[in-house]
Amino acid sequence: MESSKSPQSSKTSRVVVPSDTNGSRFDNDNFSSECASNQMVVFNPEAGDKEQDELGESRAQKSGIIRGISPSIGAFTVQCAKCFKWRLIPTKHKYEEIRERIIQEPFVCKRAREWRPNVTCNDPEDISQDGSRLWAIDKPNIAQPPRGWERQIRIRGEGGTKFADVYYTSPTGRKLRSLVEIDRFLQENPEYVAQGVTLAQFSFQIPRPLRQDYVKKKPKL
DNA sequence: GCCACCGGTGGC
DNA sequence: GCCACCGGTGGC
Repeated sequence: MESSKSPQSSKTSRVVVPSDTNGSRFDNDNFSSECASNQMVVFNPEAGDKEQDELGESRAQKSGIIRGISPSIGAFTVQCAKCFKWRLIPTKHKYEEIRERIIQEPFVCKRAREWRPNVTCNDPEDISQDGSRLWAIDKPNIAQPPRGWERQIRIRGEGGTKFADVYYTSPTGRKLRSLVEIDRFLQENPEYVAQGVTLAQFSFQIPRPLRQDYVKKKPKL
C-alpha cells in the first residue's frame, strides 16, 4: 500500500516525513546485522519541536546550528552502542569529532557527560524515532574538515532523484562542490597546502534517508 | 546577476 | 546500478 506513493505537491519542500506508515520498524526490531552503533544521524526537526523544549542544550542549537549554519539540518544525534538510545550532540563540531572515529570509538551515553554531566543509559532518550522528522543516516568515519573550513549537508526535497548534497565552504567563503573543485582550489591557493590541508580531509559522501522511498526511483525506460 | 537547488549523465 | 560531478535555471 505504500509502494504507490504519489509525490503530492512536493512543492511544500522541506524534508518533513509523512509520518505514520511504519514507526515501529526501527524500534529495536533489529537494526539487524548492521552494527547500529556505527550509525549516526542528522535530522530535520521541522515537524515537531516538543522535545526541544525539554532539553536545555537544544537551546544552544537553536540559536547556533539551526540558524546560522545549515537550514537543512536541524540537529545532530548519535545512538548509544550499549542502550541504543539517541543522544543529541550539542554542536556540529562535536558531532564531526565523534563521527570521525565512530568505528574505532563507538559512542556511548557516558561520553555525553562532556556536555551533560550526569547522563547515563538509564535516562530517557533525547529524541525518538517517530515519523515526524526526516532522519538521515550519516556515513561513519568522515574526516573533520580542516580548521576554518565548514562541511555542509543539504537535504533535498522529497521525490527528487537524489537525497542530499555535500559542499565545503573555504575560509574565504568559497563554496566547493566536489573533490575536483577542492583540488583545483588548493592548487590555486597553495597557502592552504602549506598549512597542511590535503584532499584526504574532504569527503563528499552523503547520508542516506531512513525511508528508502524518500528518493524517487530510477525513471526506468 | 548571483547562487541555492535540482536534474542528468558518464564512468566505475 | 550507483554516485561523483557539473550544467542549467528559477527565485531572489
